[in-house]
Amino acid sequence: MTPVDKSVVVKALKDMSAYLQLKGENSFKTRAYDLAAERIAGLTEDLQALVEQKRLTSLPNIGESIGAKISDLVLTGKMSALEELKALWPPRIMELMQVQDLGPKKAKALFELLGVGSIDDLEKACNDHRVRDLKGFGQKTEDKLLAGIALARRSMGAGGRKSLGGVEAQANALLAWVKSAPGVIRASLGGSVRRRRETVADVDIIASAADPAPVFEHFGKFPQVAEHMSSGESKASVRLMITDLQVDLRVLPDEDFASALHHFTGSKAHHIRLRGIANDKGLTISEWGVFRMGADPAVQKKGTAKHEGAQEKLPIKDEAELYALLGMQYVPPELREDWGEIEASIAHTLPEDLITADDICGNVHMHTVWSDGKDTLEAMVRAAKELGYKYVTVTEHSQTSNYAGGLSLERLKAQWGEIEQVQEKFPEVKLLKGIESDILEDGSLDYPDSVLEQLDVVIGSIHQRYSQDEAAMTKRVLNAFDNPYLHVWGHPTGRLLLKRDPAPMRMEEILDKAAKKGITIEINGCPDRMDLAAENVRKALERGLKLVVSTDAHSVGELKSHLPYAIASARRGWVRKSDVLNTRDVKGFREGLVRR
DNA sequence: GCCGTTTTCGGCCCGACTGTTTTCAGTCG
Repeated sequence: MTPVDKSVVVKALKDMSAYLQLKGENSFKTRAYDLAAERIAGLTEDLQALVEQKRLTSLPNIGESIGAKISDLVLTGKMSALEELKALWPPRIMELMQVQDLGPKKAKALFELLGVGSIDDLEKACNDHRVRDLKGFGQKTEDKLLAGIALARRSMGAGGRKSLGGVEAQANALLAWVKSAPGVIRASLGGSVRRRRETVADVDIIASAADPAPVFEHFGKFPQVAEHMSSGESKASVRLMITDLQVDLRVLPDEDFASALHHFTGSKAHHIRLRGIANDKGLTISEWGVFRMGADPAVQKKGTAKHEGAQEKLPIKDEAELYALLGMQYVPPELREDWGEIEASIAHTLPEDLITADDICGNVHMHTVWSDGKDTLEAMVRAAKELGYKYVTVTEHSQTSNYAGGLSLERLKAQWGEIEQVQEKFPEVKLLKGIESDILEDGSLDYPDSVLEQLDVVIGSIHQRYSQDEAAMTKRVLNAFDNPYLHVWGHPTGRLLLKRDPAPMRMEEILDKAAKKGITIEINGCPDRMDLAAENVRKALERGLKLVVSTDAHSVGELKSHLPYAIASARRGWVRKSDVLNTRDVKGFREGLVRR
């Protein structure tokens, strides 16, 4: 039997949670499934082995009941409990939960009272005005649902998420706009953009000002606002034109800025853990700050932090103070996912020297007009010099990628001549002769060994035949690692965010071999790739693998603009400066590439 | 459903906003 992929288990547990919510189960029970899903998603061990050795329940948040359901799925290919739940509802019922402002309670009511079982049904019911007369619904709800349906249809297929690279320019423009509003003291992006997740659902901006009203007014006048979605005393939401991006703005007094920024940076999972820890210490955390609970136990559980006078508010200057109050080490935003950072922070073992863009000394992986780049080699090197790089690796496409201007053997050798000429013009920047060689269908590289051995840097990447199955793809990569001249595994999974899934492959097995052979792993900063993803970066680090943080620049502009995305994936994968070869000088970099 | 040197039962993070209500339920993050 083919092993059940981890992602299938995660999906099944999330579905369990969703169907139980629909059924009206209590929220703590449904949350247990969500927690279990997150636990499996973050698993670095082999799931199949855990099941076979009956060690599932040794994992936090996985007990007898959920453990049995996971085993059921892994061993039989289906989760009976989930199938039984699904059978109670129309097959497309879950579509309804994609609609904004429509959750499990309303979905259940719509089905039971009107027989609505899909978005199409819902649209018809709204247009027939059958929804507005239901108890708890009204005309406004009906209108909102119709708008939500239109939005859901536009964003389906990608789960409604957008790539970080696709929203960041607009997000930063709006942040600058907010900073220019009257009376704004501080302002920052929050949410998954600040955590540098590769895809985001919306953008959060947090600002401080003595009087929020003029800030909200200015916010609403941003030229690209298509729709005002909501506004209150401390929050307003708009939807932007073109991207349909939703942006939430919170404006608070400056004394509450740090706790609000922390709150709206998330993640939800990180915060839930943190608040549990706070409660154990007699503290409570909200966006309004950290509070010491009143001595009277009757007071402790009543009221909100904002309004309960019996609680003492503890001043928080910045996020580091918040963690310090809990006896914890500061957790950088990129790490706040409950992927182990809570435990490490309590033990004060979080890496202190997470990589930053300033640590990068050499640009790895770039293309020029010799293949499919937009700029000449000279222009690229001049730009690299201006960015302060000490070396660049010149890595065009190889001959099989003829669609991308891949270099024939003759053109490759001709290019060496130009590299020497440009090197003379820019003695400050060491040019390393390289190639981004296709890893062909059988795992061989795209030039004879006699050519590869003359190159300083050989990156091997997959560019075609993504349709191979897991076994073939895994073998292809493993075979490539046997080539003694391969240094770097480039954009390892070949994914394109929201467009193409990662190629199917047995990542653990591949990384094991990479470690044995001394292969370096690329973290590719092309914002459509961000490949390798953080969870696999951590697996690489666990095996002691070295990394390069690369731009895959196809133009002068991308030498600079792509680096932050590679850094984002690296930091989210807990990568330290010392793990990355291109933080070293050119000598150290080349020594690091040497194969074992 | 999970969890446990204050508990094997009784907790489980917290608040804003909206629309439908006349004190609150649902949704969202």
